[in-house]
Amino acid sequence: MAYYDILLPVPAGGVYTYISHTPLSRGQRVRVPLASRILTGVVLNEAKELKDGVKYREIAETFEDSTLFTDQFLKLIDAMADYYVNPPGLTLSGTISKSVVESEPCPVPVKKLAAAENLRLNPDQQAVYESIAADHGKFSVHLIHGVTGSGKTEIYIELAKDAIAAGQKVIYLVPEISLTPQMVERISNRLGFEVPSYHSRHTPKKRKEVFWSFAKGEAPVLIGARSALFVPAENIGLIIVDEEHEQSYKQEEAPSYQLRDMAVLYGSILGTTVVLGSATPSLETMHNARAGKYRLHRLLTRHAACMPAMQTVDMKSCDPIDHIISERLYDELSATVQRGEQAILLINRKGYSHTLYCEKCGKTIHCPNCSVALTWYKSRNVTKCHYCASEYRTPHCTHCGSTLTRDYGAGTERVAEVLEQLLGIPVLKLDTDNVTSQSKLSKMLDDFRDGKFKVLVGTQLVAKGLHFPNVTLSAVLNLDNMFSLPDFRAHERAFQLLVQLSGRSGRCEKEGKVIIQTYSPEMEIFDMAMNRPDDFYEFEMQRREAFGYPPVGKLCRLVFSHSREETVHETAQEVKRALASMPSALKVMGPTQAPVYKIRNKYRYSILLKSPDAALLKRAIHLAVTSFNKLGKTAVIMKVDRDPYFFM
DNA sequence: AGCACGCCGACT
DNA sequence: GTCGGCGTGCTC
Repeated sequence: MAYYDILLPVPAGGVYTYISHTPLSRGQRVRVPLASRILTGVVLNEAKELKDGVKYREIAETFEDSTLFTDQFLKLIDAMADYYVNPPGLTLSGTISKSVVESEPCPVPVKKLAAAENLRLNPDQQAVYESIAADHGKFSVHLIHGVTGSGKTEIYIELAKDAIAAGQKVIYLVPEISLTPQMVERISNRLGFEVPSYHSRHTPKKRKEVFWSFAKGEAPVLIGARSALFVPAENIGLIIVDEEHEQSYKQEEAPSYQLRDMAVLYGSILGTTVVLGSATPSLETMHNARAGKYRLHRLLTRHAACMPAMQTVDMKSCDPIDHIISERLYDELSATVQRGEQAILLINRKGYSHTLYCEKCGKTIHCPNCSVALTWYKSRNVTKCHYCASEYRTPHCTHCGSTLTRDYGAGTERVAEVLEQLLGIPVLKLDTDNVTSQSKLSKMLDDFRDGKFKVLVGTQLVAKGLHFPNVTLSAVLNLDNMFSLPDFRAHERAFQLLVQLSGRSGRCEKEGKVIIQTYSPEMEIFDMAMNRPDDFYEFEMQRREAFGYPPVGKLCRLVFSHSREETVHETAQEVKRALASMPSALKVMGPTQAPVYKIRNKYRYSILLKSPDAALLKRAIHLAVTSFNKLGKTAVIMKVDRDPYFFM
């Protein structure tokens, strides 16, 4: 008989000790009783010490299969919990889904494809490939900074082939797997077998099959979004993070984490190669590359076509059609369509309009549960809250009940409507609200590729990695509103968006054009995106240094929420008071009402911690967490968001 | 997270 | 008089 520490997916704490009559090994799955339920957990180790006054219970059941979780995987969970100052139980439950952990092994055989396509790397690609391959078998992080179309994927594939040949497994991370069925197909063809992909839009059965095929089966490669990093497997030899700058790698829901950073952390635990790739690397990653922590490789040539011509249109000095589309853009659009080519238009707003207001009382129409304006979807005649997802039939005023409403500003629906009238052709709309399923999205993208639509209007989704050979015009209708968000990364995001968008047009033989409509064409960011992208890093770093923002300083955001406003405010104040004992180098800002100060009827206050170094920040977070726990206000939630990306 | 325990308002 | 609201606290 022995005692074992078991990690359970419970948000508070997570490590409990149980009695076992048979010897257990680290990483094994077990079923144990906790209070009145039975949970599946992971064996960590034999208990080092026993506590007085605890009546230990017995393990209920062990699983037939051998160890699932590797030692390194458990070390990753531990290191994540430590870095983000979250309980390990929360970290575990936030990384592996319960249904998958509890499932019986069901790996499926790898489907071989017709002879793998072979492709020769060009000399630039070859040099980068060889340089990275030379580090194989030890921990090293590489950044491939390559313009769109420079062929980063081919390098990933060659590196993956080497790892497979050495009997190792490869994790290939992409930001939006749902957008990339074409990419999965392409990679599969190159590797000569069907590469399984792992993402939330799969059915539960499919998810389990993919999980087990990589964890215990013969699949040597797994492509997936965030969750793919957390499929435990023996002998992982390479981790690829494509489009490393993408903000969707940041998980917002507790336990929040930055997946790119976790990939690097995992690489250091595994002692393996991590490859990050982007045409527009994040400031954090560039900073690490400049500091010598990551090795920087540059790919500057675009093999198929030269970069498109980019230009701004000053919206102040023209009279845009319906306040949406400048003559200039309209002319380019119709010329593009007449040539039988295609265009992608980006508008930063979902739904029909920007804001709905009441004609009777003049107030903006808000969500009853959240402090945000409702978005009107004209096509379905509903208003919707983007925070709590509630929908209301027939727009009506939330203050006086009147159904007399007016709207202003344009969203994807309105832009599509205006364009359909102007051009007399159907326009394809793409945003996260009308893309409800994987198959629907695939069909929409296929329709566009086949030329059934000449014009695609969408939110930021459209700037991300889509590849359409016939697109020669892309345009941003308005992104000025990005700069008014409370977000120190606004410039970085705008720059990345513009450069990525320019990569969408004219990817093949045809010449491409990019048009940016703006009320502030004088802003330096436009000139940099258009003419001197290499200057952006220095430019932005100056601003970050001046304000002590990342990657120079380190941030942590504490978000408090509760149904009573005074309770949240008081709790946040108490935590702030506790932080007063920290050295003055640690800046404590707030508590202030969060920009969206109410979500689902919970009031929100936030404190921002800013520190010149990571160690001091961590001490401060620990102090905040312990003093918050001491308050014992379990109804108030404090979310710890280290290295925050969203400030709403 | 669940789930039980515990102390205050509108019902058979 | 009880049912049930959800605030609070614990689970090896």
